[in-house]
Amino acid sequence: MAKLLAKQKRMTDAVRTQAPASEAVDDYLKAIFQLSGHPERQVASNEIALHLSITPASVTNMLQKLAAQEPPLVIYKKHHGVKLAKAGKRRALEIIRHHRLIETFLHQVLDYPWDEVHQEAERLEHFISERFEERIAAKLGHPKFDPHGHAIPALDGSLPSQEPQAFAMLRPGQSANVSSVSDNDPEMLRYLAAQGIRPGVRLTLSEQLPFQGSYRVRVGTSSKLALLSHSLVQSIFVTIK
Amino acid sequence: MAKLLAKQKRMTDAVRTQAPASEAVDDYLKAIFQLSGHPERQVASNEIALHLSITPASVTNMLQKLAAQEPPLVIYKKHHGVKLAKAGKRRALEIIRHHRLIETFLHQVLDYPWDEVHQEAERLEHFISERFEERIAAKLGHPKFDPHGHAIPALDGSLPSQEPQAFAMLRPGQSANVSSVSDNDPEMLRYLAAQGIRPGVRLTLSEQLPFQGSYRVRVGTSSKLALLSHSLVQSIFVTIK
DNA sequence: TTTCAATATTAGCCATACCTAAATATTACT
DNA sequence: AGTAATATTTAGGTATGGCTAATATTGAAA
Repeated sequence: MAKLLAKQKRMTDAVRTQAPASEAVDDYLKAIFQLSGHPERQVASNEIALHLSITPASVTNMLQKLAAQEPPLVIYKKHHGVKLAKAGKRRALEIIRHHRLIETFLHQVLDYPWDEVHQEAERLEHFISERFEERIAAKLGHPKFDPHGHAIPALDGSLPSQEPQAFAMLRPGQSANVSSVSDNDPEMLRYLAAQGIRPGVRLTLSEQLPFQGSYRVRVGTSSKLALLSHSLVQSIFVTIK
Repeated sequence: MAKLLAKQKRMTDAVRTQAPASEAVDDYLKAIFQLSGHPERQVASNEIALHLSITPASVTNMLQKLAAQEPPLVIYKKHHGVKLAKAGKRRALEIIRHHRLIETFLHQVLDYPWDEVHQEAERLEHFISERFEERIAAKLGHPKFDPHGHAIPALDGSLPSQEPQAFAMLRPGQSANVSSVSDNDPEMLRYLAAQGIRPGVRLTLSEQLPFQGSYRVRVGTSSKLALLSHSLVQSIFVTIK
C-alpha cells in the first residue's frame, strides 16, 4: 500500500518562489546592465557576486528566479552567464534613469553638493512613481546628463552610445575633455571638485610619474596642475577631440 | 541521564526577534499617534488592527517588539493598550513631517494635483534622508501646513495644538472656515476641489436634509450651494470663528 | 584526450519580517 | 460571580534573500 507520503515533494529551497519586484531585483538588474557593457556580453555569476558583495550561490539562485519570471527578466544559460531580457533591460534602464534624474534634481533644484547626490538617489530610485519621474524630468527641462556627466536614458530606454575613454589611455602632452566621473565615492568627488575637475573641463596630461604612481595634469587653461593617483584616474572618463 | 534536548527551548514564534525599523514599524507608530489623539490616551490593539486592516494578534506581536526595543518605541501594558514612548513619538512625528512636507513639495514644486500627493508621499515618507527633508522644507519656506490643511510638525516635533471641529457639529445657519480635509481619498478630494472646498474657504451650513442624508452648504461668498453626503462631511474639519 | 583548477550550481538551512486562525486568558460589567 | 468583549498566546505559514558545503561543469594546459 503506497504511502501517501510517497511523492513527498520535499521541495528544495532553490527556485522555491516566484516573482519578486524588489530593491534586490533592481540591484541585480542594474549590476547586470552595467557589467555587460557595450557591445553586450554575457555576465558571469561570479562577477555579479563580486559586484554586489554576496556569494555566487546567492546569485545563481536569484538568476533562476529572474529567468523564471513572466515575462523573463534575464536570459540565463547555466554555466554560461546571463544577459538582460527585454523586460529586464527596460527595468534596468528605468532605474538608471530614475537614479540620474534624481541626482540631477537634487543637485540643481535642491542644491545638494556634488558628492552627496549618489547616496540619496541610490535609495530613492526604487520608490518614485512614473509621475514623479516625469515631473522632475520636466522641471529640469529633460536633461541629457547628470551632474557626473553620465547620460540619462530617455523614456524609451535609448541611451546615446558613449565612447568614454579611460583617462589613463592618454599619453603625456595629450588633451581631452572630461566626459564623466564615477559617482559613488564622495571623498573622491570632493577632491576632484577641489581640483576643478568636472564634466566638460579640458585636461592635459602633463606627465606620468614612474611606477604608475601618479599623473600630473593641467586643468583647463589655467596654470593649475593637479596631482592624481592611479586609483583616482580610474574614475575619470574623457573624450578626445 | 538527562537528555541534552531537555531544555528543548522550542522558542515560539512570538516575540522571536528584536529590533525592526521598517515601513511596517513606521506605520504602526503613525497609527498609534493618530489614534491616541489629544490629549493622549491609551490605544487598544483592536483599534490599531482595524486601522491597519490586520488581525489583533499581529498587533499584539508587533507591540511587544516595539516595547522591547532599546530605547522602547512604545509603552505597552498587556490588556491595557499602548501609547508612544519618547522615541516612538519622535519617529511618528518625523514620518508625519516627512509626509506633509512631501505632499506640499509635490503640490507646489512639482505641480502634482491635490488628490495625487498622498499616495506618493505615503511611499516616500519612509525613505527620504534628513538632508532631503531639510532641503525641501527650506525650498518651501518652512511651511506650516500641507495642501490639505494639516499642520506640519516642526523639526523639534512640536505641532500647533489644533482644535479641528468636525463639520458635522455645525447647526444650520452657522459658518466656519475649512481648516483641513482628509487626504487619503482621491475621488473625494477631486469632488471637493470641484466644489471649491479647500482649506481656508468659508462654509455656511444651509440646511441638513433629514435622515442624516446630506448637507446643503454655501461655499465662500458665492451663491454656490454644494450638496455633501454624510460620509463626505466626515472628511471636513473646520474652525468656527 | 585526459586532467584539473576555476567557476557554477544544488541541496539544505538560517534569519528576518509579517501575517493568520484557533485556543486561551483577562477585564470590566451587570 | 458570571459573562461578553477584548486581548494574548500558541503554533504555524509565506515570502524574501542570504549562507555553507558538497557536487558538477567547463575549458584550457599538459
